[in-house]
Amino acid sequence: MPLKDTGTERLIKDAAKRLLFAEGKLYATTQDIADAAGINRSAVHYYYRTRNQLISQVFEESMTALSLRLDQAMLSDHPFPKKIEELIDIYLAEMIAYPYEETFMVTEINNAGHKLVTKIKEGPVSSFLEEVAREMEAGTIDKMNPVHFLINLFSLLSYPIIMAPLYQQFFQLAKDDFNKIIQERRDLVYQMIFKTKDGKTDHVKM
Amino acid sequence: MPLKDTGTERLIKDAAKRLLFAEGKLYATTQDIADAAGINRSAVHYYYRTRNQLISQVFEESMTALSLRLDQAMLSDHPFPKKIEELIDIYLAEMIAYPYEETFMVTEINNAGHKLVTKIKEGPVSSFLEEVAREMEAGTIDKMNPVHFLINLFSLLSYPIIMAPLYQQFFQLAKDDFNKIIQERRDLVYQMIFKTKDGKTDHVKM
DNA sequence: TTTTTATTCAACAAAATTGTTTAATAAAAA
DNA sequence: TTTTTATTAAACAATTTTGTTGAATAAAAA
Repeated sequence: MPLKDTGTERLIKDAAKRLLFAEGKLYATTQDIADAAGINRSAVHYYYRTRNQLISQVFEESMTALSLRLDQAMLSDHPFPKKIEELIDIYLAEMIAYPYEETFMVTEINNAGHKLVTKIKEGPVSSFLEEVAREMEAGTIDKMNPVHFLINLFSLLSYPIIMAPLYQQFFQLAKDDFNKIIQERRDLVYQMIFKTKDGKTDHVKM
Repeated sequence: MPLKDTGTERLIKDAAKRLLFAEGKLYATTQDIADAAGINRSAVHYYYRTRNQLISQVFEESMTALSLRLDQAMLSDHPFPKKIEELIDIYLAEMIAYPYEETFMVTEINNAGHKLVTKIKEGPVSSFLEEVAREMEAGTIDKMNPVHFLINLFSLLSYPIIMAPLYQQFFQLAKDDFNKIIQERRDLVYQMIFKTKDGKTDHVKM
């Protein structure tokens, strides 16, 4: 524990996040992290003692932050379409900034066996699922298990960004062209989500 | 190079695949792989000399195989809905068997900087994109950039499987319940893909 | 200025991982 | 059975990574 937070502690954690979440360097060593933070490797150990503790903190912090952001969006009192719009924007911004955050989480769970149960609140998700169910009753969106609705939403937003290096090759697109595709998805996903079987799509256009 | 393929060579590669793609142990050491294959670590080196060569072969082989399977599905001469059905089944089976294959590919690209350009054939993808475009003209599916259509398809299928450990927690579901959700997606994704804005969904039901 | 706190430096020990080698043994083929 | 081939065992060197320590500086606070 440092006696005072002079910012270096954060610097280290942010550098780790950048390497892991933004650059996808999931094996980053303490040296890598120190370099990325522009500090001495000793400092990493000084502040976090072990690599494991640093990684764990990054893991927990991100999990909590992500959870919180989503909860916030899900609990806002805006009308449903607006709320979805917010959810999309929040999620998209996060994924573009940190495409490998979720990948990291999953691999950490698979490798280190982190527990994250405690970090997830019951409330927001289940109450949002109920709201989704009500919207389905109202006919705004197609009827299905609300869990599928949310999975669809996140899938359509996250996956292409995570797999960008793969699909860029797959579709033989230049980096810029692929980025343009990603940008287009904000509206496209919104449309898809609100496209009902009976053709009513008369909602607030984004 | 072994003088003869007695099966051990494959055994090693398969064990590596299992660890990397099925269990998500993306950092598996030569020892881990040897253990998983039930053989001596020396054998790993005997057959592949270095870890890197083994990993590279696994990478290339999977890339080629995946590419081939998809090409095959995309080039079949079945009618479009049937073709999509095949594509879904192929993709879903692959993802369920090897949820982390794509994750591995991407992290390898980000870390080792593998080139895979040469592995992807021009033909099948672009001709399939054209077919998708024709179907859009015909009104079977919604009009959009065909690239988006394919990205949507793969996103909806892959992402929930890749992120299962995360979303299982997120939705507070038991493993079995979540698996049931995944199974439901085969039909659900099919429906979504063929759900047009004007409400015509009168295709072959799966 | 003195004292405390933050950071670096250098050196090192301990582990873990990789890769090589040589001999031993087991299995298969001739 | 002899010979080749496949596999293991054991020991080792090289490398990388981790983690510790204590002294040296630098910066900030008192």
